[in-house]
Amino acid sequence: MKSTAIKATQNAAPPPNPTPGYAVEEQVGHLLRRAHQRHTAIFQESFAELQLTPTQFAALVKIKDLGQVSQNQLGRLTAMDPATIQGVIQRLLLRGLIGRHPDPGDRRCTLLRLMPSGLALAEKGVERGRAATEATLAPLAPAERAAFLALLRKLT
Amino acid sequence: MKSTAIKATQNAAPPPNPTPGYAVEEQVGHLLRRAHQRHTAIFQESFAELQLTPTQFAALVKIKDLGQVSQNQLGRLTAMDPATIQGVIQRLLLRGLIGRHPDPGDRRCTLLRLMPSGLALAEKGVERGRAATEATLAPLAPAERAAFLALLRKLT
DNA sequence: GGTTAATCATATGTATACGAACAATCAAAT
DNA sequence: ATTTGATTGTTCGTATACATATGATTAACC
Repeated sequence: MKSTAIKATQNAAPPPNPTPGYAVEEQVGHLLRRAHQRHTAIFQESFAELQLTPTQFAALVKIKDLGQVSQNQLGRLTAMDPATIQGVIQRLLLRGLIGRHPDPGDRRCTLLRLMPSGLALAEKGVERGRAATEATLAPLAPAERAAFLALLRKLT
Repeated sequence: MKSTAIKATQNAAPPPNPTPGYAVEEQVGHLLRRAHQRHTAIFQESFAELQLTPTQFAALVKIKDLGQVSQNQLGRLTAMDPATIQGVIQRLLLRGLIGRHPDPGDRRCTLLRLMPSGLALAEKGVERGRAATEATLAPLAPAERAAFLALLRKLT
C-alpha cells in the first residue's frame, strides 16, 4: 500500500513553479547561443563541399592574410585559447592544409604557413564566407545590420 | 647545397596575402562566438559556487517552471539537440539534481522533474543568472540593450 | 489488423571550448 | 652568471554541439 502510494506520489506531475522575471529564452546568453547555432548551421551549408568548420576557415584565412604566424598569435587573433587552437591546428596539419616549423628566433614558438592546398581552400572559401555572413544577417535591414554589429562589438 | 637552399626557402616567411573585403574579425559569426565566450566567462564567475554551466542552469530553471517536462521537449525549449540534452541530463542526474521516469502515456518519452537539491540550486541561481545577464549587457546603454536584444532575436 | 513513417532516447564519432598542469624556452631581475 | 617569472605549446579532463545510426514505441495510412 505504502509503496503503491509512494509510487503514485512519485509519478504525480509536480506543479509548475514559474520564475517571475526570469525567462530562460529571454536571457542574452541563450539568444547568443541560438544565434551562433544558426550561423554555424548556415556556415555548414556553405562549406559542406570544402569540409571546413568556421574556426578552421578563420584560421586558414588569417594565416593567408599574414603569410606566417605563430600558433599562439593565431589563437589570439581568432579567439581560440591555447588548447583549442592546438586541436584546430592538428586537424589542418592532418589534412595537409598548413605546415609548421619552429621559430628560429624563439624556440618556444611554432610558425604556421599555408600549404598550396590550404591556400586554394582559403581562397575558395572567401566568397562562401561572405555568403554565410550575408545569410546570417539576412533577417536584418541594412541599417539594422550596422547597428547590430556595432552593439555586438561592444559585447566582445 | 641544394638541401640548404631548399631549407632556406622553406623557412623564408611567406609574404602576407591579404583578403580584400573579408576580415575574419569583422564577420558576424566571429563576433557572435566572442560575445558568447565573454558571456560564458561572466556566467562561470557568477556560478562558480553552484558549479552549474549555462545550459545546465537553463535546463534546471525550465524544469522548475514547468514542474515536469519530457527530455525531448526540454531540449527544444533550451535549444539543445537530442544528443546534447542527453549529456546535460546525465550530468544533472548524476548530481541528484533531477529525477526521471517513463511517461505512462507514451513509453518513448522520459519525464523529468527537479529533486529538492535541484530546486534549491535553481532558486539560488536565478539572481546570479540575472546578474550574469546584466553584466553581459553592461557595455550597452539601456536603449541599446533593448535594440540589441530585438535585433538578436531576429537572428535566432 | 497490418504496414509504413515518425518520434524518442541512446550511442558513437568528430569538433570546439577551456581550466589546469607540465616541460621547454626566453625575458626580467638580481 | 644565476635565479625567478613569464610565455609557448602539449596533454588531460570536462562540457557542449551535432550528424548519424539504432532500437523501441507510437501515429498515420491502407
